[in-house]
Amino acid sequence: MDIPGYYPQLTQPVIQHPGNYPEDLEGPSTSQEQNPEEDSRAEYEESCPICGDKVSGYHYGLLTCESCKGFFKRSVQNNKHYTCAEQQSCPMNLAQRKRCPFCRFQKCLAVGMKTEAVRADRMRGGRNKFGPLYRRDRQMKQQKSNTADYRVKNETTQAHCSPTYPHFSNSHTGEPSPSDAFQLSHMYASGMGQSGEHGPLDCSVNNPRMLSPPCVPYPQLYCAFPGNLHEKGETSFSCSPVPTHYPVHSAPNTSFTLGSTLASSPCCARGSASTLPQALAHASPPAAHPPNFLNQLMEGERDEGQTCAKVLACLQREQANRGKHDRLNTFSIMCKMADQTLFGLVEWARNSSLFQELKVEDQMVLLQSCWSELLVLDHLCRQVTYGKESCIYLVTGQQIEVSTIISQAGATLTSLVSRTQDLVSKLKALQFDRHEFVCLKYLVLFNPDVKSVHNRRQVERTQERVNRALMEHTQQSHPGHSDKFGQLLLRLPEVRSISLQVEDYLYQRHLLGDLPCNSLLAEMLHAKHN
DNA sequence: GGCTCAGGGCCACAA
DNA sequence: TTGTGGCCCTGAGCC
Repeated sequence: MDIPGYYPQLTQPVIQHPGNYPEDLEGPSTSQEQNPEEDSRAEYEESCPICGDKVSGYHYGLLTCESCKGFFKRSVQNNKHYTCAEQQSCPMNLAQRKRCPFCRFQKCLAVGMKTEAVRADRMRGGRNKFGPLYRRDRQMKQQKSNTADYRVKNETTQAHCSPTYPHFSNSHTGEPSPSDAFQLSHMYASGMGQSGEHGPLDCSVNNPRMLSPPCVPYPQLYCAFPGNLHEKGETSFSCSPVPTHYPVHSAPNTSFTLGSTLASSPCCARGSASTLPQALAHASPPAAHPPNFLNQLMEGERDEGQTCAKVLACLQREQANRGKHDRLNTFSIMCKMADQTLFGLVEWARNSSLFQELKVEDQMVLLQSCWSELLVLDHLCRQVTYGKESCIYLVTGQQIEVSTIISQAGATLTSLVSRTQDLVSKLKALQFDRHEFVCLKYLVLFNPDVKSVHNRRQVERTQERVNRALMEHTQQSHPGHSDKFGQLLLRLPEVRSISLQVEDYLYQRHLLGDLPCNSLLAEMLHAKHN
């Protein structure tokens, strides 16, 4: 079946591989399953993603402590409605978890606890419907463990092709792994990406071949995938050039490490004219008199036209280097798109003066903590701004019918697409604008709950300032909608939840070897899973 | 049929 | 009085 167009960078491509891929992620466990005793011991040594207390087992969808289990159960069963006396960003740890039930419950939802796992009938005992999910989670941990072992064994002999896997920090605890110090110092000592030279761990594709100008005319693509989406690797990437309105830029730096990306000097050109940014400028109703701080936040906004052009150029270059008989498959194209989008988001953060005030170590842990949420927000904003009803608007400027995707997607992708589209509908109903989008991005980025952040106070202050700016903006731009501010904040747990599902899915595909190893995306996934 | 383990209930304790 | 959290019970699913 021919599918005209790409799939969005967040909801991964609709590729079914019957018999080859566990598209149904809740399928039976494999023989690789760990010894249950060892497994339990290992996972119970983890800390609770909500408060950092000792984990007691899987509760309502993920490993949590007994206390958060009880808290979540009572909250759902008693239909509690909490309020936060502060800025809805209270720190959550063992000592302070009792202080703000609102933020605690929000965090429970944000990390993925499922309200639907609390039984309405209150029946005791038995297994819940998430059993397969827990099994999958264990399987992933086991596979991850195997992958790590394999890497260690092969590090000395395969340095030339080892992917960039800096072992940054645990996604939940935020604690640096033992190898962090080495990895960080190594990455930052390696010229920080400025010269294009990379350390041994930097599996960059920033080589002369890749930096050459595309050998074909630069198109605004209307790409088609004539391959059968159900066949792994057979879906091809072909492009039909059509007149472009986008300016042609020099090849983007595609050095795929967060360290080098963060540390290299700002290079993001701003404000060039194109049709897309102009549309963007008109897409959001300007606030009557937006506060200066909000203007400051808006200054760092990326040029959508450039982002689009970079992604297209990257895809074009990649394909040009491959030749006719070695075309990118759909999933690879999606990964490239997501990777380039992510690269742009890192650049956006790095160019932010507020972000630059933080130490590079803090910048890294913050980005590692929220990269997938930023991707989701980026996707949502694009849908709200450009997306038509029942269509998904891609970063390349194309649209694809949701029904086309769902008709071929597995359970996970269908869930991701429908959850994302639901959220888009809610945001459209709220008349979500560009200023609010930028504020949400900053709120997600400046997360003081990320544990290994050194300058927590500064992160908190920035988050509070952004929070105020968002509140003032919503009051000014929508004076008749007094609850808009709260409604927007209430969307963040869902963004978080979707982003975790995206990460899970990507990691599954990564373990299967589908994800290009020399990508920022793979690096981020590994940083979280290590 | 026994075992596992995740959800529910109980209750001492704290605020 | 209400919320917390540790401990134990229950019972569906699995082997």
